[in-house]
Amino acid sequence: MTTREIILNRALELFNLRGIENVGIRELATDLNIRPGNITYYFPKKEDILVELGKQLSELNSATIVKLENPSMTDFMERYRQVFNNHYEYRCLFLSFVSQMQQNKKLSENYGKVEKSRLEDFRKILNKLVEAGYLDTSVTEDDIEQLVSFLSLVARFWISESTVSYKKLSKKQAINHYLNLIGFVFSKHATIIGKKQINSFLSGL
Amino acid sequence: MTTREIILNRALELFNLRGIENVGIRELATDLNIRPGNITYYFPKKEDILVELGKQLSELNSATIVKLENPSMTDFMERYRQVFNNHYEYRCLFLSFVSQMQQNKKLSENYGKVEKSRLEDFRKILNKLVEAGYLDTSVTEDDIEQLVSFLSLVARFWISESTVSYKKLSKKQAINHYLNLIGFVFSKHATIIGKKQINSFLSGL
DNA sequence: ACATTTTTAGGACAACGTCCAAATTTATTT
DNA sequence: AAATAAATTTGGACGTTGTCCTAAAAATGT
Repeated sequence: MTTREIILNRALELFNLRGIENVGIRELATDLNIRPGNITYYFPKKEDILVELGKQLSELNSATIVKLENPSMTDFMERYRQVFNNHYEYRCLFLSFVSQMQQNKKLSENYGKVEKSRLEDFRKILNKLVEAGYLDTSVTEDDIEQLVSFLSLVARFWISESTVSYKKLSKKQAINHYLNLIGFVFSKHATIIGKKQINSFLSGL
Repeated sequence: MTTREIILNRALELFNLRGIENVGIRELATDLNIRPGNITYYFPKKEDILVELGKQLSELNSATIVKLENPSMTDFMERYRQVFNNHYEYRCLFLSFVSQMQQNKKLSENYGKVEKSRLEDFRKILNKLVEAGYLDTSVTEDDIEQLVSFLSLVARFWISESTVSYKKLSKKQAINHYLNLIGFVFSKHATIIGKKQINSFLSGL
């Protein structure tokens, strides 16, 4: 492992553990038994570490969100379960979501691009779920926009809320909580078979 | 206006404008043409300013959320519109929600108490909406829990998301967006008359 | 008028992100 | 193998931050 990778790995660990703002370059350096200026050599600004971690998360999600030909309702839920797991591994980014997006221009740019295409993907998936008879045909384009809005809100902030309000919950419990919420909202727009898949997915958590 | 009040008012303005973390005690002092130590006299720690602002928001919300005997679906939506307006006036708190809750013990305590009773209120309101025939009788206690979960997620993070993703939207537009989302979710659990009220409320925005 | 309390001022401290020049190690070329 | 070049590491510096502390000033009460 290169020095650069060592720094990135340990930074992610410490950031997840104690928050990005609460872990200084000096502390990270001490922890790694190197000098602060050495970190600065690989990452001139602290921001640059987070840009890299953001890319890692993005790639991780790209790897899990493989495009399916004929997605089922189960596939859809399972996909979100995996995305949530990925998010958790990089939870420090979400816990400082707003401040990072405001301060870190590059991270913000990267996230903006990825998220845009990601939402587009989910829009398509939802349309396919309608075509395939998992979501009601009464679901309009406008409804799909609302569902996508809902999904993006949950995806962005579930970690923040669970950290603040559901501290006692384990990772799995927290993820299940928000999967249940998604299932709850979606089942109201699902067909009978769609509802069945949601319920069996949720009860299998 | 006392020095203390002057500090609080201007602090809220600057915090809303540029973010809590980006406005230092020295800058606030310079802006007010007083000395930093003077602010420290009234608020020994920066945190203490935010504790006070948190109380102000809490009182503002308590004033707008008057308990209704027979709430209609319209009342419910109107209530949220007002809460969102209040939130916007204190948006700095929500934009630094997680970090404040983690660092600011007192603010966290206060928020915890208020939010707990607030959620309890909304639980009761939803039950009343069922009784009064605005929400389906098929709505179970479990459904109400999910709806409350949904509401609290939106309430906590709508400002964060709109700041990051919907920068161009005006205050009113942003609020309308999330009211629409709430209406969208709730209309699926509403009776015919409930749906009517939601739709007429949303179209009147 | 004096004495006491409240308020203001201004300088100090450690920690932070960042920067830079020198020293050291590693790689490349002769 | 020696000399040169490049990459890496070091250690100290700068300005800014929140916080703290002591003394001066103003306001208040007796």
